[in-house]
Amino acid sequence: MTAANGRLIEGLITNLPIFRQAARVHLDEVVRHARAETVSRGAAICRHGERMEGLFAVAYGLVKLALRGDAGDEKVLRLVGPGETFGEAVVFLERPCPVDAIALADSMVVIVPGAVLLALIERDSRFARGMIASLSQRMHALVADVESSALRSGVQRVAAYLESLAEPGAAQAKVRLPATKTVIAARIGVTKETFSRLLRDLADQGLVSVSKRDIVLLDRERLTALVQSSPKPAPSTT
Amino acid sequence: MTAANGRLIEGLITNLPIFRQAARVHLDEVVRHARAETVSRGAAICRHGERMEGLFAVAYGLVKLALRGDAGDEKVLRLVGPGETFGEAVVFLERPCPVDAIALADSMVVIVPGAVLLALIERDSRFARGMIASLSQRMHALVADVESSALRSGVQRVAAYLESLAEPGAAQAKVRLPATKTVIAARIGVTKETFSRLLRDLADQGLVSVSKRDIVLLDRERLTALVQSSPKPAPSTT
DNA sequence: CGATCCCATTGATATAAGTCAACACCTACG
DNA sequence: CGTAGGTGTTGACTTATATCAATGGGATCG
Repeated sequence: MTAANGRLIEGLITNLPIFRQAARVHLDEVVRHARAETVSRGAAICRHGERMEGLFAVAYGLVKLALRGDAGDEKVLRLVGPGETFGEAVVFLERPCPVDAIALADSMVVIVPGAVLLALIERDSRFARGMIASLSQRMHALVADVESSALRSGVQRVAAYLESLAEPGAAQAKVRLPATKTVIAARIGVTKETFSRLLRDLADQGLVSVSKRDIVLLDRERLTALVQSSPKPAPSTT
Repeated sequence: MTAANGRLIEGLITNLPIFRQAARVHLDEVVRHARAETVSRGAAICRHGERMEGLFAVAYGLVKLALRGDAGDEKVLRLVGPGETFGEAVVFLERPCPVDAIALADSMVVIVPGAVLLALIERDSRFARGMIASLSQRMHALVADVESSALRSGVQRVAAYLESLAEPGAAQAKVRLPATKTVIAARIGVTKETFSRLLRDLADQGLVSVSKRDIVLLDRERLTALVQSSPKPAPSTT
């Protein structure tokens, strides 16, 4: 491991939400056992069914966590960017990885072996608490996703997703899709074709303006209204 | 609190997976602060948006965790039976409950205040580990659910669900739906009408035999084969 | 014992979203 | 600079599943 690598790992890990509450001494221990790895665009960090080596933190680049069907279709669960982590829920169980982790760009990930985390839980209760909070948040996000795909229509999911990319507050906002439209479509839960059409529909209604991956949310009020209104003609108040 | 209640609470809690690893002394503490509550069929234990009082354990009865859309539709996330718990992911965040928890039968739940759990995490690292493992398992289950509804067809989901109710191994098995078909349908992610039709299809193919809530899995081999085969004509090997 | 409610089934019809296929880009690379 | 591979758009068509509506049990209860 190079010295530069060492500093990079340390900087990344100390700023990770999971380790935020952990004692300094313990963090040094974590850093000592962590190792960095670079993966080039398109390469798999971990494939469905394989054993997970530990917790992964993205230093730079972008990683896609996805499920793949027997046909060619795939469902993207999460896009993991710099400063984010994945694999928490897997290292603590003796089960194989349930998803594919693919680098969407040349990336660097830092790997913290599971054993280190287990030891840390024993020694540092604040870290344990942080890990629990982290897992809980991840669960909430997943539940929100299930809610979205189970009881919202395609347009609504697209609108909600675009909104989620923007900071709340302003009446307008410009956002940039973090990946190709094909990937985003799989994230939202539609095919690339319908995504394209839905995006055009929103543009036709003057709600957004699309140019490549850059999208301007022209009327966020109507956009969020779209999300909350019922997909089907609302059954008058009961 | 009656003495009978006290013993019931103790018996329930000591057998909960989450507390399995915790030290005896700490468990006594938990039991002291827990309280039992009975809810009658149809009543809400906790509604979407409300504050969660703590961790819930079902002593007897059946509880439905569900999301509801603006229209009348709902998605059932989980059916929680005796000896199972819910609310882990909520107590550790300051967020309101994301789901509705409704008793499907006259039930008794034991409530462990969040503060007690937080304290326990500090004192007992084995409990912390148990909680983390529990959350991880819950996540895996959820991911499996997402996988199911995202890239499997209706029949496949039904077949998979029926299989999940049976102990693995035997060539045949008889299972009983834990709730009304309407609820099971919402759990699987189809309407009650399509559930009915799909069930009949399976029966017509000689895969199952249905009589009220009792279902006999006649040919589990073909049933599981159905689940794994691709929903669309498989694109020949590439 | 009839009335009522809830649950399930079935048929007819509607529709959102997927599929198939063609084409237009754009970037990259030899 | 022309060819090629990944990406996105658009159109015509198909289909799984929802929706609407009607009916038939069981239960439960006064």
